[in-house]
Amino acid sequence: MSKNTADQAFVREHNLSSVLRLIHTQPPISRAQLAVITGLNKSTVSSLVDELLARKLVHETGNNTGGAGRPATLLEINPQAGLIVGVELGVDFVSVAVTDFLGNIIWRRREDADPTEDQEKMINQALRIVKEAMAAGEKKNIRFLGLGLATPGTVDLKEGVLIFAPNLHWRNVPFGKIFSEQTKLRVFVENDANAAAIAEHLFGTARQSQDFLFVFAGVGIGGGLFLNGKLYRGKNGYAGEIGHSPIMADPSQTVCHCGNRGCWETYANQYSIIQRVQARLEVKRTSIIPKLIAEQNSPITIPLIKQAADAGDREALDSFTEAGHAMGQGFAGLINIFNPEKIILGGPLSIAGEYLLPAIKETVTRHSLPESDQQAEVLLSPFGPDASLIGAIAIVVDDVLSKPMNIERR
Amino acid sequence: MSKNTADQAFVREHNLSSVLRLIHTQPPISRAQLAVITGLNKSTVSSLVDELLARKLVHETGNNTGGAGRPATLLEINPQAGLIVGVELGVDFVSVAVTDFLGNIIWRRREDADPTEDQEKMINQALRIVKEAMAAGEKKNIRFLGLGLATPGTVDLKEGVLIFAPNLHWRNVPFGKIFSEQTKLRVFVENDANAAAIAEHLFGTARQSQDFLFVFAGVGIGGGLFLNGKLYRGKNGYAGEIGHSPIMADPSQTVCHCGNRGCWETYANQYSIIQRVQARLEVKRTSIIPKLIAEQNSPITIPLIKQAADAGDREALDSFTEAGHAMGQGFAGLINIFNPEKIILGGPLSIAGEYLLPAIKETVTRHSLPESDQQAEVLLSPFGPDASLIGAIAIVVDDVLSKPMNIERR
DNA sequence: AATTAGTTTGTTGCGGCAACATACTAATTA
DNA sequence: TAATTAGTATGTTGCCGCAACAAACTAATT
Repeated sequence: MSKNTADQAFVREHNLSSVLRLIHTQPPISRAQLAVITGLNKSTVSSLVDELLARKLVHETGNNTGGAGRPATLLEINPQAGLIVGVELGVDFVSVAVTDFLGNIIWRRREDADPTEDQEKMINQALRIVKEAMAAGEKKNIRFLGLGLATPGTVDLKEGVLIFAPNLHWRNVPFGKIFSEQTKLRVFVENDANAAAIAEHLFGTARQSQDFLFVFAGVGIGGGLFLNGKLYRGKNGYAGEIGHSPIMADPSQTVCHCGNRGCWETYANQYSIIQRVQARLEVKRTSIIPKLIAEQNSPITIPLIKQAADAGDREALDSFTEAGHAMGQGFAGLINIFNPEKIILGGPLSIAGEYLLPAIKETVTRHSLPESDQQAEVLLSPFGPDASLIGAIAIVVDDVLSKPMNIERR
Repeated sequence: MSKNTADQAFVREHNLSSVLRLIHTQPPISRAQLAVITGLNKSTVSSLVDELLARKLVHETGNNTGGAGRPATLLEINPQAGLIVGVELGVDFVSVAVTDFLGNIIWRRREDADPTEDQEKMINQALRIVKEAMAAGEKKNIRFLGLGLATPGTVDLKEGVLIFAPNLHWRNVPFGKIFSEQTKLRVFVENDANAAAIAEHLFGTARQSQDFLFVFAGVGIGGGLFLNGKLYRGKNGYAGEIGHSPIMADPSQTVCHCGNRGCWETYANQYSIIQRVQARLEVKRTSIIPKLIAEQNSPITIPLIKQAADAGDREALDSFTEAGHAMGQGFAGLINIFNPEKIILGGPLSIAGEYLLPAIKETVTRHSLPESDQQAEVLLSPFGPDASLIGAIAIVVDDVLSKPMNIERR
């Protein structure tokens, strides 16, 4: 049975996690404040804090003097609690980072990968970088808390298996087994958009939010759904395919790679913006974009269009605004369905966030239901294109915060 | 603080609830089987069962002989555990039912209500029927476990206040206070679509499902989102407005009452079907619908169109099929977003479910993403137009199953 | 400067309680 | 009678709550 019952160990674990999360969210904080906030007895809090101290997950950091009475001993997360390795597998790159327990990056590297090469080669490339990363980390002489891996596709969390990634054409890859054998670390595998959502919850703009959506915009549009204080994955991990709402059934529209017509993402993904620009360039010749293309000997890309927009190019700016409106329509639908606190835009397209966001917000306001308390904040991810890499770190941190008992005393 | 910590009382409550829910879901069942399924110790299960017996929530029911060894004493829910009053407030009717703890209806009545009358009058009408219902129930000489009320609009669950119901033009109605003062019962207030979803989870077609959607189709299209094993309500209770996905922004389309154009519900609600029929009648004259209208001296309604469909009327059948395809497009989008186990169609429109469902399923298959394990079952609610009334009962039952300690021993 | 009162923090020891382990009794089949 | 399975009784473990207490400070007064 899937552990649906509770016992004393559960109580201890749960309260330990509550206290640790509070120290993580509101540092520095005293035992007395923890007792007030949690409703636990002072003595219980002391005992729990001792447990966390013994595991070196938190440490005492000076006294809070000022008011009357005995000064409080303040607690905060111990960044030296351990190191974490994060791996992001993209369609055409591998990114690896090492951070401390607070998510501060200590080492990182990103390498291009050839998606036409076979699977084993790309995995070996990732393993090689990870080993370098660990060698760099080991100099610090701190234990490793685990390795997180973010990948496109659906994932079996428990087994650490990538079930299916359409973009990579991969099926049933046992990342958990492979990486734990090679690194001897605890390995956590998660979908990239979900990982990014957890990053926002732990380190980003959704630290207090129970209900928010992370929209991952790039080649397609995917989503991480954070609902009722946890990730929602659906029956078998496919939840969050928000880009394929097929309602726009107008048959004159572009055919989506999913085989249907009128999918939201065909109006608001990377390629749609490039198309908009191309269409405009055929008519108008005042744009600086052709010059940039020639100078950089590059095809039209989002970074290039952004560069043009930065320089005030009208065609670039208008293309982003158009795409922003299309994106906003999808956002408005999501707001009506989910009534979230926030929607956070991330992924490759978010590098143009400053140009997309005003149009998105305008359309959202126009299209979502009018009740004022129903409005959701629309935000840009602070992690930009690194959201999933930070997410890979975050899933390890989150596991430690959830189950501090798993970390050994020493 | 919102009780984020656990103690021994929590453990007891939680395990008691687990055991009770198992007896509810898989009756009849023995203590030994409960111990195996829950993983709890046999002696613990015995103690928990004693607690439930003392509260008369379950009872022993014969022995399971057959195999070797001592025969098991089987347990099941005690229908006589108590009576429940359910109230559904519709836009133009009030429905009240009394059931036993298993949801078997003992008494029921439905009265039309005049939505143009003022609020107080409608509430008094409801209270009058509730008092009759309770008088009928009291003859049984069993305690009442509580009263559930399902209403359109958003609800503050804790306070039992209807925050806002656009269809009724009501704001801030303290149903909880009013009904508990008048009946001396514990009162639970819930949104109608959410209540219906809980009914499906407890009594209907979603008994085993952790992730499913209830689609309430009538004047509009609303949804109850059951995710991660519980209802999802969003930031402030507005979640589930699935009918207003504004993606179909084609400006030639009908303006939705929400002020936008192209909302899903304008293509698939009651009125859209009536419109389809009207448009067809202007062209074709072979339909029997005009005859039915004349005979019954009634405007075109869904029941009337269904009557025509039952008689094989082509225009009626084709109208339902068309609407079913529109509905299916929305379903497909929901399946992509939520990856649910099931989508259940209920509400007034579901009386025509047999004609809508084939078209819905066809469109769903065509429009949702192809992975086979991503498919969701599309089902008709077994409660038809009574889904929310049963839901009002279900929210009380669910509370008892969640917190059996609240029910007194005797 | 010394003293006293008052306040807040954190610890200690004890009691209550829930689940668990173990050893038992009960009721049946072979 | 032996084997098997169901359920009960007893004692143990471990967690939290409670209340008293020690510690460390500020503030006011002498």
